[in-house]
Amino acid sequence: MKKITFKSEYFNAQDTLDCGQIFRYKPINGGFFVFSGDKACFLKTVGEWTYIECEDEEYFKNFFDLNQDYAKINGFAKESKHKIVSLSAKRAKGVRILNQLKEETLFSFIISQNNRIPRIKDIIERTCKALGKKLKFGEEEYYSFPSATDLAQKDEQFFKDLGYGYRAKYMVSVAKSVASGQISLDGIGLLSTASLKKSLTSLTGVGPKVADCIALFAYHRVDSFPVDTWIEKLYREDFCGTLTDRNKITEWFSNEFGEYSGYVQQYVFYYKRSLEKYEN
DNA sequence: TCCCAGGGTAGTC
DNA sequence: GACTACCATGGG
Repeated sequence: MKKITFKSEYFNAQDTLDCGQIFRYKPINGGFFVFSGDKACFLKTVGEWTYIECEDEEYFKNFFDLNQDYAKINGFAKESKHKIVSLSAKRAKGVRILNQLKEETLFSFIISQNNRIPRIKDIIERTCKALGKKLKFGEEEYYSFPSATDLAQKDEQFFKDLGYGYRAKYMVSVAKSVASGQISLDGIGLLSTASLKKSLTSLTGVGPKVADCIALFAYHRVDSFPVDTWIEKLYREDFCGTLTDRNKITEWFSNEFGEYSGYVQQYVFYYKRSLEKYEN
Protein backbone atom coordinates (compact mmCIF):
# COMPACT_ATOMS: atom_id res chain seq x y z
CA MET A 1 0.00 0.00 0.00
CA LYS A 2 1.33 3.44 -0.95
CA LYS A 3 0.48 6.70 0.70
CA ILE A 4 0.43 9.98 -1.20
CA THR A 5 0.45 13.09 0.95
CA PHE A 6 -0.56 16.31 -0.68
CA LYS A 7 -0.74 19.83 0.72
CA SER A 8 -3.18 22.25 -0.85
CA GLU A 9 -5.98 24.52 0.30
CA TYR A 10 -7.56 23.58 -3.05
CA PHE A 11 -8.34 19.97 -2.24
CA ASN A 12 -11.20 18.88 -0.04
CA ALA A 13 -12.19 15.21 -0.16
CA GLN A 14 -15.83 15.61 0.80
CA ASP A 15 -16.48 18.62 -1.43
CA THR A 16 -14.85 16.94 -4.43
CA LEU A 17 -16.75 13.68 -3.98
CA ASP A 18 -20.06 15.17 -2.94
CA CYS A 19 -20.73 17.31 -5.97
CA GLY A 20 -22.29 14.81 -8.33
CA GLN A 21 -19.37 13.95 -10.60
CA ILE A 22 -18.71 10.56 -9.00
CA PHE A 23 -21.17 8.04 -7.59
CA ARG A 24 -19.00 5.30 -6.08
CA TYR A 25 -17.54 6.29 -2.71
CA LYS A 26 -18.20 5.53 0.91
CA PRO A 27 -17.47 7.54 4.07
CA ILE A 28 -15.34 5.91 6.76
CA ASN A 29 -13.29 7.25 9.69
CA GLY A 30 -13.55 10.87 8.60
CA GLY A 31 -12.33 9.90 5.12
CA PHE A 32 -13.68 7.98 2.14
CA PHE A 33 -13.21 4.82 0.16
CA VAL A 34 -13.26 5.83 -3.49
CA PHE A 35 -13.81 3.30 -6.29
CA SER A 36 -12.96 3.62 -9.98
CA GLY A 37 -13.27 0.71 -12.40
CA ASP A 38 -11.62 -2.15 -10.51
CA LYS A 39 -9.40 0.13 -8.41
CA ALA A 40 -9.90 1.57 -4.95
CA CYS A 41 -8.28 4.07 -2.63
CA PHE A 42 -8.79 5.72 0.73
CA LEU A 43 -9.00 9.51 0.71
CA LYS A 44 -8.95 11.89 3.66
CA THR A 45 -8.54 15.63 4.06
CA VAL A 46 -7.36 17.19 7.31
CA GLY A 47 -6.98 20.93 7.05
CA GLU A 48 -4.70 21.65 4.10
CA TRP A 49 -3.39 18.10 3.97
CA THR A 50 -4.97 15.37 1.89
CA TYR A 51 -3.93 11.72 2.13
CA ILE A 52 -4.46 9.12 -0.57
CA GLU A 53 -3.78 5.46 0.22
CA CYS A 54 -3.76 3.12 -2.76
CA GLU A 55 -1.86 0.52 -4.76
CA ASP A 56 -1.74 2.37 -8.07
CA GLU A 57 -0.15 5.70 -7.24
CA GLU A 58 0.09 7.06 -10.78
CA TYR A 59 -3.54 6.24 -11.51
CA PHE A 60 -4.89 8.14 -8.52
CA LYS A 61 -2.53 11.09 -8.92
CA ASN A 62 -4.13 11.64 -12.29
CA PHE A 63 -7.59 10.68 -11.03
CA PHE A 64 -7.56 13.46 -8.44
CA ASP A 65 -6.09 15.92 -10.93
CA LEU A 66 -2.95 16.55 -8.88
CA ASN A 67 -1.07 18.06 -11.81
CA GLN A 68 -3.43 21.00 -12.28
CA ASP A 69 -2.77 24.46 -10.88
CA TYR A 70 -5.89 24.98 -8.79
CA ALA A 71 -4.59 28.22 -7.28
CA LYS A 72 -4.79 29.66 -10.77
CA ILE A 73 -8.16 28.07 -11.55
CA ASN A 74 -9.74 29.14 -8.28
CA GLY A 75 -8.17 32.58 -8.64
CA PHE A 76 -9.83 33.04 -12.02
CA ALA A 77 -13.23 32.18 -10.58
CA LYS A 78 -12.74 34.29 -7.45
CA GLU A 79 -12.11 37.35 -9.56
CA SER A 80 -15.20 36.85 -11.70
CA LYS A 81 -17.48 39.83 -12.17
CA HIS A 82 -20.38 37.47 -11.46
CA LYS A 83 -21.01 37.55 -7.73
CA ILE A 84 -22.33 33.99 -7.59
CA VAL A 85 -19.15 32.69 -9.26
CA SER A 86 -16.71 34.47 -6.94
CA LEU A 87 -18.76 33.45 -3.91
CA SER A 88 -18.93 29.82 -5.09
CA ALA A 89 -15.19 29.79 -5.73
CA LYS A 90 -14.54 30.82 -2.13
CA ARG A 91 -16.98 28.33 -0.62
CA ALA A 92 -16.11 25.41 -2.91
CA LYS A 93 -12.38 26.00 -3.33
CA GLY A 94 -11.63 22.38 -2.43
CA VAL A 95 -13.62 21.02 -5.38
CA ARG A 96 -11.57 19.38 -8.13
CA ILE A 97 -12.50 17.90 -11.50
CA LEU A 98 -11.75 14.17 -11.40
CA ASN A 99 -10.30 12.23 -14.33
CA GLN A 100 -12.61 9.24 -14.50
CA LEU A 101 -12.84 6.15 -16.70
CA LYS A 102 -14.65 6.54 -20.00
CA GLU A 103 -16.92 3.50 -19.85
CA GLU A 104 -17.87 3.98 -16.21
CA THR A 105 -18.64 7.66 -16.76
CA LEU A 106 -20.66 6.97 -19.89
CA PHE A 107 -22.94 4.40 -18.25
CA SER A 108 -23.17 6.30 -14.96
CA PHE A 109 -24.42 9.46 -16.65
CA ILE A 110 -26.92 7.57 -18.79
CA ILE A 111 -28.45 6.54 -15.46
CA SER A 112 -28.29 10.13 -14.23
CA GLN A 113 -30.84 11.56 -16.65
CA ASN A 114 -33.99 12.87 -14.98
CA ASN A 115 -32.87 11.17 -11.77
CA ARG A 116 -31.67 12.02 -8.26
CA ILE A 117 -28.09 11.56 -7.06
CA PRO A 118 -28.87 9.12 -4.18
CA ARG A 119 -30.90 6.93 -6.53
CA ILE A 120 -28.16 7.04 -9.19
CA LYS A 121 -25.70 5.77 -6.56
CA ASP A 122 -28.05 2.94 -5.58
CA ILE A 123 -28.59 1.78 -9.16
CA ILE A 124 -24.84 1.83 -9.88
CA GLU A 125 -24.09 -0.09 -6.69
CA ARG A 126 -26.64 -2.76 -7.58
CA THR A 127 -25.15 -3.00 -11.08
CA CYS A 128 -21.62 -3.51 -9.75
CA LYS A 129 -22.84 -6.09 -7.25
CA ALA A 130 -24.66 -7.98 -9.99
CA LEU A 131 -21.97 -7.92 -12.68
CA GLY A 132 -18.68 -6.68 -11.22
CA LYS A 133 -15.79 -8.63 -9.79
CA LYS A 134 -15.70 -9.06 -6.01
CA LEU A 135 -12.50 -7.44 -4.75
CA LYS A 136 -10.82 -6.37 -1.54
CA PHE A 137 -9.10 -3.16 -0.51
CA GLY A 138 -7.53 -3.97 2.84
CA GLU A 139 -10.43 -5.38 4.79
CA GLU A 140 -13.03 -3.58 2.68
CA GLU A 141 -14.95 -5.63 0.13
CA TYR A 142 -16.12 -3.95 -3.06
CA TYR A 143 -17.19 -4.72 -6.61
CA SER A 144 -15.62 -3.45 -9.81
CA PHE A 145 -17.63 -1.52 -12.39
CA PRO A 146 -18.61 -4.03 -15.10
CA SER A 147 -17.15 -3.70 -18.59
CA ALA A 148 -19.26 -2.83 -21.63
CA THR A 149 -18.76 -6.41 -22.78
CA ASP A 150 -20.29 -7.72 -19.56
CA LEU A 151 -23.15 -5.21 -19.72
CA ALA A 152 -23.82 -6.09 -23.36
CA GLN A 153 -24.66 -9.67 -22.44
CA LYS A 154 -27.70 -8.59 -20.41
CA ASP A 155 -31.17 -7.77 -21.70
CA GLU A 156 -33.59 -4.96 -20.96
CA GLN A 157 -35.37 -6.88 -18.21
CA PHE A 158 -32.10 -7.33 -16.33
CA PHE A 159 -31.64 -3.59 -16.07
CA LYS A 160 -35.30 -2.97 -15.24
CA ASP A 161 -34.95 -5.37 -12.32
CA LEU A 162 -32.07 -3.22 -11.05
CA GLY A 163 -34.35 -0.16 -11.09
CA TYR A 164 -33.26 1.52 -14.33
CA GLY A 165 -36.81 2.28 -15.40
CA TYR A 166 -37.07 3.55 -18.98
CA ARG A 167 -33.27 3.89 -19.17
CA ALA A 168 -32.93 0.09 -19.37
CA LYS A 169 -33.20 0.10 -23.15
CA TYR A 170 -30.51 2.79 -23.42
CA MET A 171 -28.10 0.59 -21.44
CA VAL A 172 -28.71 -2.35 -23.77
CA SER A 173 -28.20 -0.23 -26.86
CA VAL A 174 -25.10 1.65 -25.69
CA ALA A 175 -23.43 -1.42 -24.17
CA LYS A 176 -23.76 -3.16 -27.55
CA SER A 177 -22.38 -0.16 -29.43
CA VAL A 178 -19.32 -0.02 -27.20
CA ALA A 179 -18.75 -3.77 -26.87
CA SER A 180 -19.01 -4.32 -30.63
CA GLY A 181 -16.49 -1.58 -31.35
CA GLN A 182 -19.08 0.41 -33.31
CA ILE A 183 -17.83 3.36 -31.27
CA SER A 184 -14.35 3.58 -29.73
CA LEU A 185 -14.36 5.60 -26.52
CA ASP A 186 -10.58 5.97 -26.73
CA GLY A 187 -10.70 6.81 -30.42
CA ILE A 188 -13.12 9.70 -30.04
CA GLY A 189 -10.78 11.13 -27.41
CA LEU A 190 -8.65 12.40 -30.30
CA LEU A 191 -11.47 14.61 -31.58
CA SER A 192 -12.19 18.26 -30.84
CA THR A 193 -14.63 18.88 -28.01
CA ALA A 194 -17.47 19.64 -30.43
CA SER A 195 -16.85 16.48 -32.47
CA LEU A 196 -16.44 14.40 -29.32
CA LYS A 197 -19.85 15.52 -28.07
CA LYS A 198 -21.38 14.84 -31.47
CA SER A 199 -20.03 11.28 -31.38
CA LEU A 200 -21.34 10.74 -27.85
CA THR A 201 -24.83 12.05 -28.66
CA SER A 202 -25.03 9.58 -31.56
CA LEU A 203 -25.59 6.96 -28.85
CA THR A 204 -29.24 6.37 -27.94
CA GLY A 205 -29.82 7.72 -24.44
CA VAL A 206 -26.96 10.23 -24.57
CA GLY A 207 -28.19 13.76 -25.13
CA PRO A 208 -26.31 17.07 -24.93
CA LYS A 209 -26.21 17.35 -21.13
CA VAL A 210 -24.97 13.81 -20.55
CA ALA A 211 -22.40 14.27 -23.34
CA ASP A 212 -21.15 17.44 -21.63
CA CYS A 213 -20.72 15.55 -18.34
CA ILE A 214 -18.81 12.71 -20.02
CA ALA A 215 -16.62 15.18 -21.92
CA LEU A 216 -15.82 16.99 -18.68
CA PHE A 217 -15.41 14.12 -16.21
CA ALA A 218 -13.86 11.44 -18.44
CA TYR A 219 -12.08 13.44 -21.18
CA HIS A 220 -11.20 16.47 -19.05
CA ARG A 221 -12.73 18.85 -21.60
CA VAL A 222 -12.88 21.79 -19.24
CA ASP A 223 -14.38 24.00 -21.94
CA SER A 224 -17.64 22.07 -21.33
CA PHE A 225 -20.41 23.53 -19.19
CA PRO A 226 -23.14 20.92 -18.50
CA VAL A 227 -26.59 22.46 -17.97
CA ASP A 228 -29.04 20.49 -15.86
CA THR A 229 -32.11 21.63 -13.91
CA TRP A 230 -29.95 23.14 -11.14
CA ILE A 231 -27.78 25.13 -13.51
CA GLU A 232 -30.83 26.28 -15.45
CA LYS A 233 -32.33 27.52 -12.18
CA LEU A 234 -29.09 29.27 -11.28
CA TYR A 235 -28.93 30.80 -14.76
CA ARG A 236 -32.34 32.40 -14.26
CA GLU A 237 -31.97 33.39 -10.61
CA ASP A 238 -28.34 34.46 -10.39
CA PHE A 239 -27.49 35.50 -13.94
CA CYS A 240 -30.94 36.93 -14.75
CA GLY A 241 -30.79 34.86 -17.94
CA THR A 242 -33.61 34.87 -20.47
CA LEU A 243 -32.61 31.96 -22.74
CA THR A 244 -34.74 28.83 -22.39
CA ASP A 245 -32.98 26.43 -24.77
CA ARG A 246 -30.46 24.44 -22.74
CA ASN A 247 -28.09 24.16 -25.69
CA LYS A 248 -27.98 27.93 -25.91
CA ILE A 249 -27.48 28.29 -22.16
CA THR A 250 -24.52 25.90 -22.40
CA GLU A 251 -23.12 27.95 -25.27
CA TRP A 252 -23.57 31.17 -23.30
CA PHE A 253 -21.69 29.83 -20.27
CA SER A 254 -18.90 28.32 -22.37
CA ASN A 255 -18.35 31.62 -24.12
CA GLU A 256 -18.36 33.43 -20.78
CA PHE A 257 -15.85 31.18 -18.99
CA GLY A 258 -13.86 29.61 -21.86
CA GLU A 259 -11.20 27.15 -20.73
CA TYR A 260 -12.37 27.50 -17.12
CA SER A 261 -15.99 26.53 -17.87
CA GLY A 262 -15.89 23.06 -16.32
CA TYR A 263 -14.30 24.27 -13.10
CA VAL A 264 -16.73 27.18 -12.76
CA GLN A 265 -19.62 24.85 -13.43
CA GLN A 266 -18.58 22.52 -10.60
CA TYR A 267 -18.08 25.41 -8.20
CA VAL A 268 -21.53 26.88 -8.80
CA PHE A 269 -23.29 23.51 -9.02
CA TYR A 270 -21.85 22.51 -5.64
CA TYR A 271 -22.65 25.87 -4.07
CA LYS A 272 -26.21 26.04 -5.38
CA ARG A 273 -27.02 22.54 -4.20
CA SER A 274 -25.43 22.98 -0.77
CA LEU A 275 -27.47 26.15 -0.24
CA GLU A 276 -30.65 24.22 -0.93
CA LYS A 277 -29.60 21.54 1.56
CA TYR A 278 -29.03 24.04 4.37
CA GLU A 279 -32.31 25.79 3.71
CA ASN A 280 -34.23 22.53 4.06
C1' DT B 1 -51.98 14.14 -4.65
C1' DC B 2 -48.71 16.59 -7.36
C1' DC B 3 -43.95 17.91 -8.13
C1' DC B 4 -39.31 17.06 -9.17
C1' DA B 5 -34.77 14.89 -10.13
C1' DG B 6 -27.16 16.23 -12.93
C1' DG B 7 -32.88 14.69 -19.61
C1' DG B 8 -33.67 12.22 -23.94
C1' DT B 9 -36.43 10.42 -27.72
C1' DA B 10 -39.71 10.39 -31.18
C1' DG B 11 -43.42 12.45 -33.27
C1' DT B 12 -45.53 16.59 -35.05
C1' DC B 13 -45.67 20.98 -37.39
C1' DG C 1 -35.54 24.19 -37.04
C1' DA C 2 -39.15 24.55 -32.34
C1' DC C 3 -42.50 22.44 -29.60
C1' DT C 4 -44.53 18.49 -26.88
C1' DA C 5 -46.05 14.00 -24.90
C1' DC C 6 -44.07 10.52 -22.85
C1' DC C 7 -40.86 7.97 -20.48
C1' DA C 8 -39.96 4.71 -14.67
C1' DT C 9 -38.93 5.41 -10.09
C1' DG C 10 -38.92 7.26 -5.49
C1' DG C 11 -38.64 11.07 -2.08
C1' DG C 12 -40.65 15.30 -0.37
